Amino acid sequence: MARAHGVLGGKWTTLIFRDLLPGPQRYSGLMRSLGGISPRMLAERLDMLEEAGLVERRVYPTNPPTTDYRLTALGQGMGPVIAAMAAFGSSLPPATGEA
Amino acid sequence: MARAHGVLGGKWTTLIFRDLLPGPQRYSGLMRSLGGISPRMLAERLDMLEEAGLVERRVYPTNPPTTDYRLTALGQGMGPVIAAMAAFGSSLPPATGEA
DNA sequence: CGGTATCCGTTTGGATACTG
DNA sequence: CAGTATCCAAACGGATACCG
Repeated sequence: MARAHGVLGGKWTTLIFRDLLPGPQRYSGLMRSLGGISPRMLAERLDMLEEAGLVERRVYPTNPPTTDYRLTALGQGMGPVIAAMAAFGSSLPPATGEA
Repeated sequence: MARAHGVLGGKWTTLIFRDLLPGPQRYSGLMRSLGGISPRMLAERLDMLEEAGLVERRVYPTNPPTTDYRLTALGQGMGPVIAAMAAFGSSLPPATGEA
């Protein structure tokens, strides 16, 4: 088995979805909004999600070049999952509140 | 850091919820329905979920003693999350189908 | 800006054997 | 039946430095 879990595994994956759901984000934007992720982990997770067909990476030939990431149609399907997780998270007492 | 993620982390946790959602299950029943989990992991995850107040363990003084596990009211709140994940899972192509 | 490369600690998880 | 104990491998993840 290449990876132990599927696309929902890992500490950061759902947070990346949450941040991409409203619309495209740049790499540096994600770094900021995710708060504390290392560049290595962010690149690795984005790679994984792109290979899974859930996220699309676009490079613009501006100067300097810019990049952004957005959810594919398939990736948008995570919306209800994130919403349900957020609702569940708020239903928990503070001590266990981190889903 | 005691544990990196919260109650949704780990490969098996959501599967345990899925199997407990319909009603109480015995330890051996979970072993069977989870297919491939090791006894160590199952015990560890159940412990974690019990400490988080999402699962309740009941021991019956029969002979031999039996045990079962059920979701608490709090744990039932995972229902919509599991449902959303199942829906998302079915929307994925087979190759990426494991959520 | 958008990443890679390297190093290393921590956590997760599988296999197996064993026990009350 | 319902777990524990032990060992080990792999994945996850943080820090930091560096590059086109």
